Amino acid sequence: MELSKNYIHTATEDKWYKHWINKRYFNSTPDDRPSFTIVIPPPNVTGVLHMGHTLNETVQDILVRKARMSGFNACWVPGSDHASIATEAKVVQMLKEKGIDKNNLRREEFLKYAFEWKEKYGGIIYNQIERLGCSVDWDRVTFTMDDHYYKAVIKVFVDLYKKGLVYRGARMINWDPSAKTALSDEEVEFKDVTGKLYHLRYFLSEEDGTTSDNCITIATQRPETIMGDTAICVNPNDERFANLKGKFAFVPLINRRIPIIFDEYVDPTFGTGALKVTPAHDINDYNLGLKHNLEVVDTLNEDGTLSKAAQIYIGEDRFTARKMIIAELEEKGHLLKEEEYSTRLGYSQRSGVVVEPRISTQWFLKMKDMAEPALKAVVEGDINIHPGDKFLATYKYWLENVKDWCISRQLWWGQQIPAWYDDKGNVYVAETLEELKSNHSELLIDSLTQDVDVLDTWFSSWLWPMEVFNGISSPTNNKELDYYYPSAVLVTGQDIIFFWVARMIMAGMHYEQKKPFSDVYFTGMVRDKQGRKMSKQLGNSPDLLELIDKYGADAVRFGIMISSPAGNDLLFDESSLEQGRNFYNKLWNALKLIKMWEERKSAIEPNITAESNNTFAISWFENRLNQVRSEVEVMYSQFKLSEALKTIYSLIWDDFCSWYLEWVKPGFEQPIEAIVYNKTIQFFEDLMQLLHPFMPFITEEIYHMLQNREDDLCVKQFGEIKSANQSILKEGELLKNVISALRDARNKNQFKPKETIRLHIDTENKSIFRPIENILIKQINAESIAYTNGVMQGAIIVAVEKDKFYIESEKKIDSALTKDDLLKDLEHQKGFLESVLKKLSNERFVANAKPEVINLEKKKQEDAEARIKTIEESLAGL
RNA sequence: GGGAGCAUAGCUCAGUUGGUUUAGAGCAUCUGCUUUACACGCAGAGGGUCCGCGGUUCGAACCCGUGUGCUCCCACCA
Repeated sequence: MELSKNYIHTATEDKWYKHWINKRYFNSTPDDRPSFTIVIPPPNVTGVLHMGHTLNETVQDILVRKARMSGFNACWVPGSDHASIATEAKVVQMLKEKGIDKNNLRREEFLKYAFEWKEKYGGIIYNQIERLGCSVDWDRVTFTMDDHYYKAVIKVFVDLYKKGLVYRGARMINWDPSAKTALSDEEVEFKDVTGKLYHLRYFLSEEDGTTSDNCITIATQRPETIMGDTAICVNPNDERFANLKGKFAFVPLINRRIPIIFDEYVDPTFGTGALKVTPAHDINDYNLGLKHNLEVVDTLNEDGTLSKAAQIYIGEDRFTARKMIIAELEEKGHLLKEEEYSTRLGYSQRSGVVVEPRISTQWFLKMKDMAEPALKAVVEGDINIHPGDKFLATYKYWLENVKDWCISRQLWWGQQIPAWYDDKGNVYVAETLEELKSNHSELLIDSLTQDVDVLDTWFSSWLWPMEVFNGISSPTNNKELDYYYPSAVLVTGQDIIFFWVARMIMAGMHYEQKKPFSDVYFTGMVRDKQGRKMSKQLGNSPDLLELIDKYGADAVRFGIMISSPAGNDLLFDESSLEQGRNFYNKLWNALKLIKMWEERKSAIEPNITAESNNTFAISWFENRLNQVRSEVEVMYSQFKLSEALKTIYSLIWDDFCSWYLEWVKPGFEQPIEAIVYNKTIQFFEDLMQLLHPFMPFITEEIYHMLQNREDDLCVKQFGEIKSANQSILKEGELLKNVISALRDARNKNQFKPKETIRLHIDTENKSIFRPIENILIKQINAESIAYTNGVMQGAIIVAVEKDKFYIESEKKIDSALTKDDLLKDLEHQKGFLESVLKKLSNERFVANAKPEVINLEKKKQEDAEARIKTIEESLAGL
């Protein structure tokens, strides 16, 4: 069969994925083997996979495939997250484009649209996961709004309510005026911005309530909130304001009379030393208000426009109103000064608008008791975080200072809060209305109304590692949960350590008394070449499917892994995908070479001959393979996947292709020995197995191309790793060094590749060189090899370690070149020897250093001296 | 304001509890090559004050201090 010039990924990837699926290799059911479980961090249904996902899924697939090939019952559960705010926003937008206003829809109608949307777009991510080659169990796809999942979330809410951990109350929360919902603290992102600080003059009130000529100046960033002022606060120790005790001032523009209060909270050195207090719109002011029993005047509507309570500019957006109010304040002489001021503003993670602190009645989860076991699990090492040094402190700090979690959202897309209110405002919490009915016969069920809000998305995803196995909804006799939980490793981005990772640990410890996973592997953020975050606005976020079409999934996986040191950010560059493509093409060509040998099958001789030197080549590569296999094993255990890939890459490209194959390659049209052929095939198969977790498609393809096989590489079990013979490896290194040095000499003396040379070796270890003579001949294009003890006139001298090599040919030699090289080397060696001698002559070194270190230095001395002797002898012969 | 991490070749990074040569790899660069697997290739080469300074030690890229420069997280000063 004629093989294509280059590997064509489009011809194989789809074929093998279908094959694996048909064979049900990725489907898992509990059995006698140990389990290896990974639950996918469920991507948002609305989205497409970006490069960050690609990295995460690739890492997970590598770990799962490796486990599947190493005796584990590997189970990777796929799924997606309903992502309440993000999805609802998209559906609202979609409806708007159709001319439908959400406000005119009933809840049920809206949810129908939302589910339609999910059906339409939710499949995109699954297709991408498939194209990337991910070995997920498609029978286990879970969605956080599936029936059982929905019930689990409700059950947990009710349970935590009964335990007194969930409560309802009016608090100051973060409000998203665009999505018109409450947010948790974690959903607010702070950004540094330059704003303005306005100095405003408030007139004081006379005893009789009329306006005085005197005034007090406050500083504020938010003049549009002055209508909500209910006090002015100064520091009691500030002498400037000592005369204001018991006085009142008037809010400009609306002339409401407000008291002047005294509290040490105010910093006299900041701004004007006087603070306007607006309890409805600032968390500090809110706390001051509670302390001083101030009135709360909420001057904003839920959409961020000014409310009736503001009295003026009603209905104007907060930022528009700000401009108008500044103008009016200036006109009326209240604005004294405006100054540049840099501050931090909170933005909604989802909608991007500036978050408004707002007093609102919401549901909260008490976090302190939940946090303790979660903290312990990580601090005591039951769960290991990679890379640990970076995130352990962050994790610890957050849990030690955790605040209650606002879990209610003013949305429709999500699990509706299972709380009902009677007409007196009493709250009843139950999983279903039926349950409520049976427990409260006195209630007029028909008059109850259910809480209209839904739960935070993360209040569902924190159950993920349990509920994908129905662990919450059907906890008793749940064999799947017993078998698969805890999962092996969680692979995710470091940005959701609080949102998700910490909370999953909390939920796991609370409901299973067991950690949800043993290891957490944080991948870095994927950035572009210049180190910028990937974003739609910059247009620097590539389309995954386009990349796969262009380079193939294997190259995408290779490219993203090769440039992804554990835990560091990854600077994504398409050229690394090219490297991946070049690599699989290299594999393809090695296959072509071996296939050529197969086609000359009749020429394959049964026995190996001593002269061929192939015994050495085979033995060397076998040991090299074992050495690398054990190195890679260690790297897997430390999650150094990028290192592992680099190591395998180099083993294949350098050791296998550049050295081994060249060593055993027969001359043009020459036969190949059967044992060499068979061994080579076996090596190639082993290499494909080693590489398979990283590049599953081409490795499976080559595995089947090498010889007809019934089995598939994807489930082939790794054999035992044998220990490597160090002396053979060392001889291999020597051989490589000799070849390189001789090739370098040829290059420097401008030998044409076809020009042959006669090689003479001056060595005390002929037994090392005898078995590799034929390899040398092939690799440096020599016509003969001889041994010598004397100096050879007119030849190029090359010194490698303790041995001297003479290149003899008809060509006129420029001995100055050789001499320069030797002198340079000599200088280096002498410098080195000097440093070694300096150490050895240092009495304190000899007295303090460990014996093996001293021996090592002595060995270095010997080697350097021998080498200097060799070089000097070589120079003398010139 | 508090905390964490990082700084090694042009770029991205390795460098294991301080001694395996006078620091390595990949990519990029340069030189030569139509060598019948592969130019998506082959062979070879150049390239580093291990951020600065000080200290500990017989010995420091590695440990300590300090300075500088990046990055990230957390925090209610208008």
